[in-house]
Amino acid sequence: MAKELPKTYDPQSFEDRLYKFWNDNGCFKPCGDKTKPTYTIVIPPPNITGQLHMGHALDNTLQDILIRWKRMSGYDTLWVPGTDHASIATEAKIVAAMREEGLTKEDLGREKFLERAWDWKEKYGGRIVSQLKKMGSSCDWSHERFTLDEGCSNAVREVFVRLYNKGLIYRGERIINWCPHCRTSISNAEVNYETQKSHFWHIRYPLVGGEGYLEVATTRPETLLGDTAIAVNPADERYKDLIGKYCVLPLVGRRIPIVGDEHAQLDKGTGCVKITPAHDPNDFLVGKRQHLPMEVCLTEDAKITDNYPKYAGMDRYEARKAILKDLEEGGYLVSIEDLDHEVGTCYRCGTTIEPMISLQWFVKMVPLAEPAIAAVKEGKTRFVPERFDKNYYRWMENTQDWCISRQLWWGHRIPAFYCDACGETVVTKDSSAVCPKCGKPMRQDPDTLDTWFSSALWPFSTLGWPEKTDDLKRYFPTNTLVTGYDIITFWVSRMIFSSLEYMGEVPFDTVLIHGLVRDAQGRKMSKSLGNGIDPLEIIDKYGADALRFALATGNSPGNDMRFSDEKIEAARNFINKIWNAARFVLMNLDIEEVALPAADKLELEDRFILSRFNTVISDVTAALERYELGVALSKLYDFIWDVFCDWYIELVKPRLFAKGTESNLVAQNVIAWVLSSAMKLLHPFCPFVTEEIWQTLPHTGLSIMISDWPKASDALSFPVEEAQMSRIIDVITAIRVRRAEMNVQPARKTHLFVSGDPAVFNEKATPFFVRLAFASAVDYPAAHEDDTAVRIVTDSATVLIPLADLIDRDKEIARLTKEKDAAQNEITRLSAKLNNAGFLAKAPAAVVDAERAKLAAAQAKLDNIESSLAKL
RNA sequence: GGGGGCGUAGCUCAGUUGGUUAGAGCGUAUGCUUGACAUGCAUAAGGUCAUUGGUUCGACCCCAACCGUCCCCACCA
Repeated sequence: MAKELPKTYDPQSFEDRLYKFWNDNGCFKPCGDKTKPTYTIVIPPPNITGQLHMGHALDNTLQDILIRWKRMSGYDTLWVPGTDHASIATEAKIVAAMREEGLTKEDLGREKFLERAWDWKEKYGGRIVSQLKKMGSSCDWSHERFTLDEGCSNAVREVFVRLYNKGLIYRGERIINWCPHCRTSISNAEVNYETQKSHFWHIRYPLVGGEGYLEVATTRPETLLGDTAIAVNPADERYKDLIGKYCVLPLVGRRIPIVGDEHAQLDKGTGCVKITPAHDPNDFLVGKRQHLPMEVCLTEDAKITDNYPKYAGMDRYEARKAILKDLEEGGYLVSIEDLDHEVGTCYRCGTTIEPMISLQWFVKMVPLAEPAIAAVKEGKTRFVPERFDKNYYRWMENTQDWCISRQLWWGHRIPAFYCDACGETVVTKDSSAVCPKCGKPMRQDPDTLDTWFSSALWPFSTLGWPEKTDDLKRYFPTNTLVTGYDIITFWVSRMIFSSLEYMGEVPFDTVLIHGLVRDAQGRKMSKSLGNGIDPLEIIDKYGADALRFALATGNSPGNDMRFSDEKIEAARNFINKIWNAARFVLMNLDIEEVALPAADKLELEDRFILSRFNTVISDVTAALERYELGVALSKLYDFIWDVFCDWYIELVKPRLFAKGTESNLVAQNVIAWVLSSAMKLLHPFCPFVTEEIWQTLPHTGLSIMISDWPKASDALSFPVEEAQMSRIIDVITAIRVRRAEMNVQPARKTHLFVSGDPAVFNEKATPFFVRLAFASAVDYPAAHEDDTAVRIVTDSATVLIPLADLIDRDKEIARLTKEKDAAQNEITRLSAKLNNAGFLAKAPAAVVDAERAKLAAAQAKLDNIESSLAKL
C-alpha cells in the first residue's frame, strides 16, 4: 500500500528535514564522475554586513535552479558558496557599533580592531550561510570560502606581486575620490553622482601690476585657497597677452600665474578658469602640464588646513560661507547664478566625496581592458540578455586606472614594504621582509586593498589558485555567473580581466543578468523607505518553495520585477494544488513500483497526457537552455494545473476507482509516472515539495535531486490520440458553455446525442461525458432528428441536448445564424489568404498546410451548423 | 551630454528565430460543498499590443520617427 501525505500542505514540517537529508547524504557535492561533463557556478559572495535580502533570494534561486537542473541532466556539478569581507561596508558597521560604546578605531588599535572584525565575521557570516540553506541552495558547503581566508589572501598577494613586477600596479600621487566620512580613498566605480541645487559664483581676481582683473566662475569657492593659477585658452584673443602675467588670489594675497591651457574653453563662462590642482581632477592635469604647485587646502576630514589661519579647522561648507562673505566684503564677488550640479557621493555613506591629491596604489587598466573587451567581442563570455554587453564595453573602453588602496584596516593588507632607513620599496609575499639594500627591517604599507580586488579573483581563488589543484583543473573555467546588472562594472568586468591575465582564459562562459526586486508599487526596496520584504518572513509564512516560485515566475532575464502578496499567494496556491493532486494520486495507489505500461495497454486519455507531457519536457528543457527560467516555469504551471489536474485526473477517475481491473493498474502507473516525472521537471524550482512528494510515491533511488532529468521521446508521442482527446475536450467545454449560458443547474443531468467521427465519438467517450458534461446517458447517432433539442456545434461534432423546456426556437435560430456568420467570415478570410499568390509562393509549406487545415475545420463547422439549422 | 530599458486586459506581467481570432495570475461577474484541493471547480466579460509611418504575402515582434516613463554612464570650470 502506498504511503500517504498529510492533509494540509505545511512546508515547515519538511523543508528543514529535507535540507538536512540532502546534506547528510552528500547530495550537494560534485559526483566527481570523470566521464561526465562539469558544470560550475561560483556564488556572488554575499557581504557579511547584513542578512539575506530579496536580491540575494532571487540571485540564489536562479543559481539553484540552474545547478539542480544540470545535476539531474548528467553533469558533474559544483556550486561554490562563500561570503565577502566587504571591507569598507563592514568596517563602517563595526565603527558604528563601536561608537555606541564610545570607542574609536584608534582607541582599540589595529590588532584589537581586527579581532572584533573577525568576531563580526563569525556571527554574521554564519547567519547568512544558514539563510542560504533555508532557501534550499544546493551549494557544496565543503567548498565554502571567504574572501579573506588564507587561500584567497594568498591569491591576492600573488596577484599583487605579479602585477607589480609587470608594471601594472604602481604607486603614485593622483587625484582620487576621498570620502571624508569613511576617511579613505574610493575608486571611481564607488562614486555615485546626484544632482544638487547649487550656484555658480563669479569672482574677480585682480591682475598684478595693473588696473584690471579676471573674472572666473566656480561651484566651489572654498577651494580658492588652493588655487595656483588661472588658465585661459591660448587661442583666446581676449586674454592672449595676459599669459605669463600674474593675478592676486583674493583673501590670500598670493601671486598666481595666468597660464595658457586647452582646458579653458573659449565659449564657456568668461573663458578664465581657476586652477586648484590638489582638489580637482581636471585642474590636477592642468597643474601637471603647466608644472604648477599642488596646494593642499583641505584635510582628510574636509576641513581647511592650518595654512590658512583665518579659516583653519572650518568644515568645507562652513568655510564656503565664510569665504563668500569675505569675498563679498572685499568686492570680489561679482554675481551668483543658480545651477543644478552633479555631485559625487560615497556609495557607502552618501557623503559628498572630496577630490584630493593623494599617494595611492593603482592598477593600470588599459593593458588589462583590451583583452577583456576582445574576449566578450569574440563570444568567449556571453551576457544574457545580450544587451548588457554594451554596458560592459562602455565601461571597459573608458576605464581609468583603478585606485586599489584603502585607508582601512579590515581587508587584505597591501604587500608592499618600505625601508625608512634608505627609502627602498619592496613588494613581496614574504611578510617578514628586510631591506635588500641596507638590511634594516621594513615597514609594511598600512593600507588595505579595495574589497573588489579579492572579489575579482573569486572564480579561481576559490578553486585553489595559485596552486594547481585538482579542483582548479576540473572545474575552471566555470560556466554560469548569475548576478544583477548593478554589479557588472564593479565585479563582472574585473573578474573577466583578472581571469584573462592570470588564468589565460575567461572565468565563465555565460553571465546571466537579473534585475532588481522591487516592492508592490515598483519602488526600490530600501531601509530608508522601510519597504523591504524579508525573505525569511516569507519562508516562515509560505515556505521556501513558494518564495522561489514567486521569484522565478513572471519575469525575464535582465528585467526588474515586483514582489507582492498577490504573487507569493499565487505561488503558494500552486504548490498547494500540487500537494493535493499528489495526495489524490496516493490515495488511489496500491502499486509497489511505478512502470510506464506498454503502449498497447494505454488508453486514449493516457496517450493524451503522455503526449502532452512529452511536449512539456521539450519545452521546459529548451527554455532552461535559453536561460528563460520564467518561461520554463510557466509551461510547467500550465501543464500541471490545466492539463494534468483539470483534465487528466478528471478523465481517469472512473478507472482509478474501478479496482481490480487491468485498466485500473494501467491508470495507476500512468498517473503516478506522469506525476513523478513532472515533479522532476519542477524540482529545480521547488526542491522541497517535489522531494517530499517524490519520496512518498513509489520510487527507486535516494533522492529526486540526483534522479535523471526526463527526456522527450517518440515513445511518449501520440499525436493522433492527443488530437482525438482534444476534440472530446472541446465538445465537453462547448456543452458546459451552452449550459452556463442557459443557466442549467448542475444537478440537472441530461441525455446527450453526440454525432461526429465514430473513431472518437463512441461509447468509450461516455464516461467522460457522464463525469464532465452532466450526461445521464449518451447516444452516438449517425444523424440528428430531434428538432426540439439544444444544438451544440463544434468543428468535429454536433451535440443535441433534449432540454425542450428551456428552448426558445427563435433564439436558437438566431444563435446558430450568428455562429454561421462567424464561420463564414472565417472561411472568407482563410480563402482569401490561400488565394493570395504571394502567400502561397513565399510562406513555408507548413504554414500553408496549417491554414488549409483551418479552412477545412471551419468548413466542417459550417456544414454542421447548416444541417442543424435545417432541422429547426 | 551620451547609452539603454520599458509602454500589451482594471492591476502586475509573459509573449520562444515575423505565420490563426494576442496569453497568464490577481481582480470582476455568474453558478457550484462535483469521491485531492474554497489556497478549490466551471463559465464569462475585459485588449485599435503608446502614436505615426515604413519593410513584408503576412508585423505585438523588424526599421524609422515621435510621445511618455525608468535606469545607467559622464571631469562640464
